[in-house]
Amino acid sequence: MNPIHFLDDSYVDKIVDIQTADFLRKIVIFKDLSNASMQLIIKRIQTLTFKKGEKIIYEDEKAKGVFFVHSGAVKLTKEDENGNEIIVCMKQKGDVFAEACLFSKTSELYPATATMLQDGQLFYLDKVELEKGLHEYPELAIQMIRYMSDSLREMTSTLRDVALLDVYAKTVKSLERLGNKFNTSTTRWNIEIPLTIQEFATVVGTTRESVSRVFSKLKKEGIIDMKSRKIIILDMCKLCTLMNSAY
Amino acid sequence: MNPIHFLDDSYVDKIVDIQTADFLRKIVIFKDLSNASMQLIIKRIQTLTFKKGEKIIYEDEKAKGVFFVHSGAVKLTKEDENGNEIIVCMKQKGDVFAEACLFSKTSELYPATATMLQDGQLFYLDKVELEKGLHEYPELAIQMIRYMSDSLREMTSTLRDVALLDVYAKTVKSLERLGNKFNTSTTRWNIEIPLTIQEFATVVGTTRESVSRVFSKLKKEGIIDMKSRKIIILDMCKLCTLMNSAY
DNA sequence: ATGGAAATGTGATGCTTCGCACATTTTTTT
DNA sequence: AAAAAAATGTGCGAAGCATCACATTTCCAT
Repeated sequence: MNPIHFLDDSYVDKIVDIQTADFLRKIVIFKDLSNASMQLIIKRIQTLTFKKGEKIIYEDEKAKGVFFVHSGAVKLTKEDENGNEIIVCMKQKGDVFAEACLFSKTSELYPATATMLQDGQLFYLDKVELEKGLHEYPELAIQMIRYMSDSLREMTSTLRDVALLDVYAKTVKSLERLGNKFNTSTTRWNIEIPLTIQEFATVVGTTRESVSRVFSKLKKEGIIDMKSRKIIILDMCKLCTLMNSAY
Repeated sequence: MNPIHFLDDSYVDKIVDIQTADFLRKIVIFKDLSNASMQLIIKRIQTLTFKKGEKIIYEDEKAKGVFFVHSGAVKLTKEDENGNEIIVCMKQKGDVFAEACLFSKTSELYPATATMLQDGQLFYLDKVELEKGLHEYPELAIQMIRYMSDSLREMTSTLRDVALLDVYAKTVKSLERLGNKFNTSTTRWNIEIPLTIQEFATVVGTTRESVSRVFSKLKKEGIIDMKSRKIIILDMCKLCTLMNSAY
């Protein structure tokens, strides 16, 4: 699975520029970009199609570029020396990842492994090209700073939860967080990406057995349910109550 | 402890501009800034003096500005509902903090509490002023992106360690990390900031008793020592060996 | 539609780590 | 320099969670 394959034309979907522009508008950091600036980025961007389970980049592999999620979902994971895995972050439509390799002097390597959680398309932009873009279009740099601010903020909260809470509380909190982030409608709070309990456990930083036990309880209380590998939050109110009380 | 006091002139040290410029060069993101750009930032920046233990900002307080560490050291902490604390990050000379509030649409609040670990001086810059600066000086925006990249990278590693490792491994790894970050010389690896075992435990995300037990072992083996609230790493090689072997 | 693979549920067991207690040491204050 | 406050070291018991085991269910490819 050589990362070089991105550069191979056979993997690149050729898409008309105008269409791509519309797609790019869905990426958070390009949203407000002027058309002129956009044109130059479009020229350099590649569209890549991935299947569920495919790996996009590997931790500690040399960082070549940055990715934007057009459709589907991606998990970013890190491993320790024993092969235990944790999901550091999950990305969906509009998100950017591998942005931590931009301008980095300390390390040229990707900090995490990226894997598709469901089929989807990504945009790929060479690191150097994006860096040029950031130099030339202040508006773009600002958007990137905004995006990174949010990422940092989110990650500090995750860190607190992982470090301080017990398995039950972490599970409930993760459910709430994912329910808010990955739902489609505003009235329902289902988690619209396929996530096995095994994977969910790596979000929480615990074992699948522990999560399974917590899920069993929550199912009994009618708070959540699972259908075809998707978690359904039946009662968000009750879920939040659990979190705030000392259960 | 009203944060408004930053705006009170009595707290502001008036420093000659030229002198400040020299100081600002020590802040990572200002390092390569042109003199012209620098002048405008200097006009807006305030110098604040703090004593060890003083709090600079509070988690969930309305975010007004960004801070730069000129001297001393700062810890950034978050709490859970039970009052348990974790040190999310530590900042020293040249670092920026509260940068996660820049351009943020999702939240206007500081994500963490900042406390001085030792006496020192900080620069304070109004959020809006810095945002203006980032718009006007692309070079500055680039530096900020670089800085945030590094922060993100560091934080994902921390998250992995906190989630996956046991107390012993986490302690050893934190020692190594802090030894690398907070030493002054290149030959010695002492941690040049006062850190009690109690505080160290909140870096690792565990209890002071657990850290105390690990430290006892490491002291017996002649790997570390403590002198007047500072951790001394006597044998960095041995420390790294511990980490890589399955101990 | 079906067989094989992957994921799940749940009990039993034991290891880690927490939390408490309290004696002791170190630091800070007056 | 003495007193007060804060931090530390360590034993012990309890709680929480990981690990193992294995039956069962669900999913996916053919």
